[in-house]
Amino acid sequence: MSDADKPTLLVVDGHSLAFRAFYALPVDSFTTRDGQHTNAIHGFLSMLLLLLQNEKPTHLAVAFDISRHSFRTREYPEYKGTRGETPVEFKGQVPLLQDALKAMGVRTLEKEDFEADDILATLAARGRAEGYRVLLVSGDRDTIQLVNDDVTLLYPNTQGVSQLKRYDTEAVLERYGVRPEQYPDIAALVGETSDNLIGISKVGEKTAVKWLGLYGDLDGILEHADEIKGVVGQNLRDQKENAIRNRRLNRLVPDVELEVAIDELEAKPIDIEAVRPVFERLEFRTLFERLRKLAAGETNGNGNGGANAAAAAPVAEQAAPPIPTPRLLLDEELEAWLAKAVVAEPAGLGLSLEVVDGHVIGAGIATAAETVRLPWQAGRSDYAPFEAWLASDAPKIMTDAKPQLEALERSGLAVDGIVLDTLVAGWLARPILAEKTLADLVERYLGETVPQADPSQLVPEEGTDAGAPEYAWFTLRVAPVVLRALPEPTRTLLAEVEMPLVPVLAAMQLRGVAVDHAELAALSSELGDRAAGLAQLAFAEIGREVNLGSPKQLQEVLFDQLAMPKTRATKTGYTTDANALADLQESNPHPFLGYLLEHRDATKLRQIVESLDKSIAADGRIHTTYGQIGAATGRMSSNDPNLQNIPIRTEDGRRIRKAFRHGAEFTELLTADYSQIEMRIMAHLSGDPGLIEAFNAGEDLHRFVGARVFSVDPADVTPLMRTKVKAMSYGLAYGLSAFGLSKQLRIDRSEATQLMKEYFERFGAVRDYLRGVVEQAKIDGYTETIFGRRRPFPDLNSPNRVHRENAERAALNSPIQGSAADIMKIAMVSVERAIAEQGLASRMLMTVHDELIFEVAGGESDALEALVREKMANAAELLVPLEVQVGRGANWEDAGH
DNA sequence: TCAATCACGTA
DNA sequence: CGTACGTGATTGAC
Repeated sequence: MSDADKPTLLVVDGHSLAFRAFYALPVDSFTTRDGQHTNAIHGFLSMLLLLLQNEKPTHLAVAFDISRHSFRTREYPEYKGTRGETPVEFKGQVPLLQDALKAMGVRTLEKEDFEADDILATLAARGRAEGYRVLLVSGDRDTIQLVNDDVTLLYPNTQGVSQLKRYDTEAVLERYGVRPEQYPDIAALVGETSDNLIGISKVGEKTAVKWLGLYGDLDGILEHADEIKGVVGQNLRDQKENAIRNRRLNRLVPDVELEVAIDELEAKPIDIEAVRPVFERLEFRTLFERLRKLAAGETNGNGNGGANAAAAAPVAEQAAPPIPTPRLLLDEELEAWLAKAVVAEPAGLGLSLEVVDGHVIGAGIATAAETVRLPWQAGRSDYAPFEAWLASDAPKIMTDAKPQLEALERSGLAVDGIVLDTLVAGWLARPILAEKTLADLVERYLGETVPQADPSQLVPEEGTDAGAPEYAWFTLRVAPVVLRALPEPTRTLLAEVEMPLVPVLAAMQLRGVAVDHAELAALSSELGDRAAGLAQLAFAEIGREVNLGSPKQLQEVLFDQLAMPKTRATKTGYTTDANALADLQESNPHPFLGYLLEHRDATKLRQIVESLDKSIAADGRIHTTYGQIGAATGRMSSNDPNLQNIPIRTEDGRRIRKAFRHGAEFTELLTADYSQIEMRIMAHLSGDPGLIEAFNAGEDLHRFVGARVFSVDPADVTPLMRTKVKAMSYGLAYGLSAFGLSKQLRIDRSEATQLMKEYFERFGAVRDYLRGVVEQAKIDGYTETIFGRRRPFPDLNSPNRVHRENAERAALNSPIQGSAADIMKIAMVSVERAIAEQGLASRMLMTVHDELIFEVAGGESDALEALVREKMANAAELLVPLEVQVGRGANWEDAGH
């Protein structure tokens, strides 16, 4: 029987190959939209498909280790002891890989107390005896010993798992200079770092091979140990136990009891429909396609038959199309091109603006096949067709549209029809780890690279880096791929909320908010004086000057000099935060603590004032930048400067808000905020009858809840009872523990526990809901808001308790905070629209999570208030009403309430 | 110069 | 041992 006639048995060491793949492939590029890492699975399956294609095995199995423990670790506990903790990102992929293999009809094998390589050894021995040609795939060098005339080892090179080096007897001889069965002797002498097996000092491969040539095998070498001269000889005699132990451990077991016979491992035709759901869940589109073609090829070939039937060329990833060279078009040519292009791309053209100093100087427009570049200047007629297209509702696809929309507005260009912002879509698909640039998106979704100017090159070579046309082109191409990654409910959210919000936020940024410089300056210097005075008082108490802003120096003062009890530990010492200082003040009263606390307040406030003052633009207004993407829950953020953390709790803080004014052409500011929106959402999501009644009763929420919890009449709820219940209610949505509650309220643990117990007894549905959110998220891998916004939680099943519990609290909070964000975004879009429709001159300026701030034009106060109340209250239909509180005044403080 | 850490403001 | 952000000062490594 010639080799070619023999059936082929392929046996893969699953763990070692998957582990190689794990480190070979970037995890960022292989994560599902749920946050599940898949790089090891992808790499493994990709390699397996290549093997099936090229080797056409008739019999097939994948062997796994059950755990890190085997008879070897029992015998020698240090075995493989140098290997670090297996990363959880890898561990989680193994069961999924096994599922995928099962779906493909591939048999997986594992055996308690043995390693996968022992299974390989056993199958190799049996296969050989039964007349098979055996192919082993393993990343463990110990398997070299299994190679013989019938057994070939495929060993991954350092590049990864796609390239496998083929070791038959000759290749082993060539590479190691010994026959395969001698290899374990070499390994025993040299040692194997990755297995934590120490060999003989100063003995490397060269020496070991030489000795083997002289004495045949390890036993022979040891017998003649006395004849070996020099330091290595002495080392051998001193450390021969190492070599003997290593040899015992690296001998693979060729007769593991397995539950299968080899003929049961026969490769079955792949049932592609069984594989589909598994691969879809893993988001392996290309792999699925490869597998489908492979399966089809096998069927055509009718089993193992026709030599060429299954010899299909390896299916390469589709090559990236070349980037079109932009054309410069004007006037009629541009008009004609645009007319053709809008027909060619009914979903929209790619658009990217060239912006310098906040103004448009040019644009790039793309279809799938062509790109156009055009410079732009205000007041020139050449660009009329472009301006007409821009202002029309013809669909346009952009990446990071907001700043470009701002620039268009500044440049006096009207724009409409922005149907998709790929960056926003990418964020919805993956709200954590979101891609931050077009290049990131292209890399992830197309597997291509956007050409970048070499940053080390001062004058970039003309045409090497991507300009507006290229950005437009990549944007257009990446768009459908990103969209496909969006689950259905998020597509609606994108189309109806996030995309309409983009121009609204751009307009708000452009408008800015008027801030009184003189007032801020005065406040800053006053706070500066106060801080300086407090610092002197503090220094007097301790008899020296320290930097009160340095936690490190404060620790010396507090814990060394003043010998105060240690506070909560931080990474670098002990905390000196306000809470801890207040605790210290109670247990070890000292004037220094009071001065320090006051000093902190003053400097913190001054810092905020200073940064606001610096941010006032030439128009006397502060123009923040809203972050539409980036907050995992769906909230917006504000930066440069952050207008969402302006103080309000203290009197001094409120003075900052007084500096926020209406502009000269306006008469006042109007603020509108949702009252207790998160609690209302909790009532809605939990359907708790008590909580729903509380809101429908229209009574003070905390009084109502307090009456229930403490079993008294609402009229008899004391302020203390109300405070406790209020803290409890708010804490609920954050996963507050009895410990945290007791700390916050400064009450006993037992009292806090009791309070929580009473609370949940009265509002049981709330507890059930919160519990259910986490349970469901553990199953789904993500949470969902009322409007279908998803947030993945890969850590929910983490074996690390801290990570897991953090994830649990975040998961608990996410639907609540996220739904509130959804509602606010919906309200903003509809308020902005209504203001335009009613032709009001008043404008929306700011958003602070549950609050909107408007600048009111003369005579529009009542109309605006009515409009805002109506649109905000009707932004969502919940089981409880959405209540809106409105205030007006000359400044933000007076308009608040 | 840069990143990590701490602290702290808001919802 | 309460979620979500952004900012600034200090510190220590580079």
